[in-house]
Amino acid sequence: MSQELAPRLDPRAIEPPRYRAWQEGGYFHVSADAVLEEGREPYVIVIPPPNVTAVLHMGHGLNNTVQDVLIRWRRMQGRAAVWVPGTDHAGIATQNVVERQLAAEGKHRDDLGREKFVERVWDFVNETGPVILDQLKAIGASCDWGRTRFTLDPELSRAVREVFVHLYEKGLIYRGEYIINWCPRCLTALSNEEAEGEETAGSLWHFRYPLAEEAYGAAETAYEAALALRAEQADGDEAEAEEPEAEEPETPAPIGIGRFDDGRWYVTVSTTRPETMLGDTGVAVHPDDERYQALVGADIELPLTGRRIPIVADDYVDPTFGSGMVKVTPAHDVNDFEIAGRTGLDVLDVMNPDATLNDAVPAPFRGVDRFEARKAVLSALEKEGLVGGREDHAHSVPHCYRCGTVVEPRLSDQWFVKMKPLAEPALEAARDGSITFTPPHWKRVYEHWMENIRDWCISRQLWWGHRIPVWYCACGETIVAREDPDACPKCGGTELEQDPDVLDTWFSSQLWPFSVFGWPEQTDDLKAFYPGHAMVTAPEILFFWVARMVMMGYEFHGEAPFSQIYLHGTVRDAQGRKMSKSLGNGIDPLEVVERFGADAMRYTIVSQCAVGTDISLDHEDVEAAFANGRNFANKIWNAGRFALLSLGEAPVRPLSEVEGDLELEDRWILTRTTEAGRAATSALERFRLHDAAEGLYHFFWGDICDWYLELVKGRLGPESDPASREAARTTLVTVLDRAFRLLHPVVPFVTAELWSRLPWPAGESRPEDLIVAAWPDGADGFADAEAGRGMAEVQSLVGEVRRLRKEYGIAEGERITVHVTGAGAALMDALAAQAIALERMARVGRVESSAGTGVGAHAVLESGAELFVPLEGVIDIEREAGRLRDEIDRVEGQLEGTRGRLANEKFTQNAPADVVQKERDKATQLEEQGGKLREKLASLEGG
RNA sequence: GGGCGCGUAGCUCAGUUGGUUAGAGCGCUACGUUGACAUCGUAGAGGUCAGAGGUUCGAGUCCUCUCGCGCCCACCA
Repeated sequence: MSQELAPRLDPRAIEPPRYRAWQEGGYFHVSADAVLEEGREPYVIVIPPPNVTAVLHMGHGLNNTVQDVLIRWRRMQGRAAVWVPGTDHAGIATQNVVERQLAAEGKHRDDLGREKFVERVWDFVNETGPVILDQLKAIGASCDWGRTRFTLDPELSRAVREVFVHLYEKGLIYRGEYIINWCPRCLTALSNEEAEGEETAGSLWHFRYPLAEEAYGAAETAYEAALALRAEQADGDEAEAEEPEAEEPETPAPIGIGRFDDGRWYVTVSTTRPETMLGDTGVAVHPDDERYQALVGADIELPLTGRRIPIVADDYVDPTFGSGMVKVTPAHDVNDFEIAGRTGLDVLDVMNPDATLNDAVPAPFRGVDRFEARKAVLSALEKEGLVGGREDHAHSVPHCYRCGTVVEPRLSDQWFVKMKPLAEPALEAARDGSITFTPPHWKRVYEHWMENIRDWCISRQLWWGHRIPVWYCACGETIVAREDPDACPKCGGTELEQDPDVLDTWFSSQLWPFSVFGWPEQTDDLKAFYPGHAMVTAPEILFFWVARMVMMGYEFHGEAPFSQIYLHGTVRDAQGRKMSKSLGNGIDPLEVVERFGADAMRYTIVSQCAVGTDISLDHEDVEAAFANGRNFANKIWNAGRFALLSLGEAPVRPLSEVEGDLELEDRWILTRTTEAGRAATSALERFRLHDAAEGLYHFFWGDICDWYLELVKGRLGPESDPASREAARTTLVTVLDRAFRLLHPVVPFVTAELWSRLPWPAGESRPEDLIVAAWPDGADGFADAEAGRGMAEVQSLVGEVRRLRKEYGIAEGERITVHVTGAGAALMDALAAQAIALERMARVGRVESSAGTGVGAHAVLESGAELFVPLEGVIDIEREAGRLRDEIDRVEGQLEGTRGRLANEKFTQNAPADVVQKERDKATQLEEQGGKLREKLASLEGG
């Protein structure tokens, strides 16, 4: 080749131009015609759209590398492979970012007003939105960029409207007052999924609520009942205690009724949120609880409020927890709200949207922050002697998934999606295998969620997002419409007010697999590319996104939006912590690309990407973390460079013309190439990217570089036999062509660069670019099992000679003579043909086919061939004898195990025939090997 | 409280339906620069597969328990 290739791969020199060439060549784009007109089979992946505000991190690096490997592989298979890119408007996250910007300017969104604020967000998004997609280009992502979508694009917004109205008309979207998760910082409702429980060490306080005076009689009755129950239980416990294995008696059921020193009666209730007592409208007991039946219907004088609240009976109450009496705060607890619904208790909202207490509470607590109120209520109750105790209590406290603030359950008027009917087909899809999960255990997680699905609160009190398509007329009419209405259909009034809320961000992203193709229009793209195939994402958004996409797929298309769900792991640091901005333990993929190249990053990631496991990368030593990938890319580069230089400019002949001249190593490496193609294909089909990458790594480095290139070096020069030379050149070109194709999905740049310079067999058509070269799946490749056995002999001989050389410290430069006997003719021929290679690889100067005499090192190969290396004066006979004895011990140890198995009838009868046969062959081989070793030892000791 | 997963070499992890002598990368040791590559080559050290019991002719692999770690779900106040 006339063009100089640097001895080191410089990714910065080859990657950007290569990527540009692909883009300009239009290789990432596939039109609907390819499917609809040309009949090509589609393969579709839609990207999990990153937030517009996001900056590329290693998680994106992993996610998108995986998708790109799959897309490139399928593209090479000839599929109409489309990877649709885009971004998500990310309602809360984006609004928060812009609000922070405003705050830095000393402003609040109210200062701007809705319209101006949204404009401002658009400005921000237009500026930063494309950044992350551009960053994806640096890692080699072969997205169909012309199809880039944003969840707030007009077309996608139309899809949102269509879905909302459809579901509303079907009765699956409704509005109502329910307890929702309220974030007092973001000032919006959240879905259940957006409120993340966090285990917290809190307190459980016990309060004494005074009973109303007219209930004292009932209290006495109840108290007696409770005492009687306790006595009964004590008897029971004693009876049990007589049994030898009886465990410690349980603590007796507590009595939640008591008297103050002044004789007034009270009941005990417990809470982790004392401030909510101001909103209590009742106390509940279990209807079958013998202790408290007499009290049902009695009144309590709720402290601090002057209100009287009743004691009610409800099944929800667990009699074994605490006192068995529960304070009921219907406006601030889901369960309490339900109790109120069943028992008719009042619902008293005591908290404002910003989580300060409102006018419904007594003066001293009004307008107070909820956590301040907690302290105030506690101290007030303590002052009145109403706090019966406190204990440590670990429990899960929900936090806002965007800002981390403790979420407040609060009664609120919101829009919901009724999920049960939507979940049914999506659940069935997992059960009947219409959708598959990799790794498979996620199927159960998905099913569990679907089986226990709850309605989805979709309205958000934000300004950034899809406005809810609902209008209210002064006449009381509610209009839900696909198009903005001009007038009220009922009264004709034009004073319509649109619902101020926007939709949960996930409401639009759940439509992504079809909204990106223009739905609800019946576009050609939709016909060609929907449904898609693989969904590649992280398990964190299985419920947020994946599950909902499946539901929408069934609701609007009657089938799943993709058939395979591949959930990859999380990127972690060396300590196993998830990489995150706040921990500062992240690695910037762009820095990795800049320093080591996209290929290095991709290989490092993919080779670690075993199914079901996380990926760990040391952020404190980025160089070490990516060394493997960098070294491999460089190895490919240098092997290619050497081959190109050795091949020269002369035309290469097609394989069919040189087949008769192929040598052992040619036939072997061609066979290995076929096998490598098969293995890689099988691995990729099962999402075993790690297996594919590692298999190809060892094929390229181990087989091609360490063996084939070394063996073939001597044949490529001008002084070698022309027929052998041409066979070698053709083989080398063929093998590298296939190897570059196989490696291309994982390391696209270095392979494409080298491939483009590869000479091509005369008369054979050449694909225009590696990116669209046919995938060599190995189905019809070269196969010669005999060559494999022959090469194994050569390799074991070289290995043995190398070991002996090291063992006896023979200088690197010193050539030795090797005597080989008892080997097959094929090996001897190969050895004769490989004199130059043997010289280079093991410093073998000469191979003699005689036993050899005198002092030297002895060895027996697995194949039974005997090796003798004359080393007069170099080796110590005692030491050599010791080495042989060790060797004999090793062989006999193995032989013993093998014989033991063969002597066992149960083994020979039960084990598969091939396993038994292998064992027999092994025994024969070991016996032969051992015999020869003993002979050698005897002759050594005798001589 | 329920469910799931993990524990294999100094480190990070592979190990498909149980079947010869358990692998890789990085790290480590020794030697090696006559032209593909020192981001390299050759050789080597290093593992009672967390522990105990069980099933089996045979267990890293299947079952039970224990210990240690992690994740998800959940309305015990």
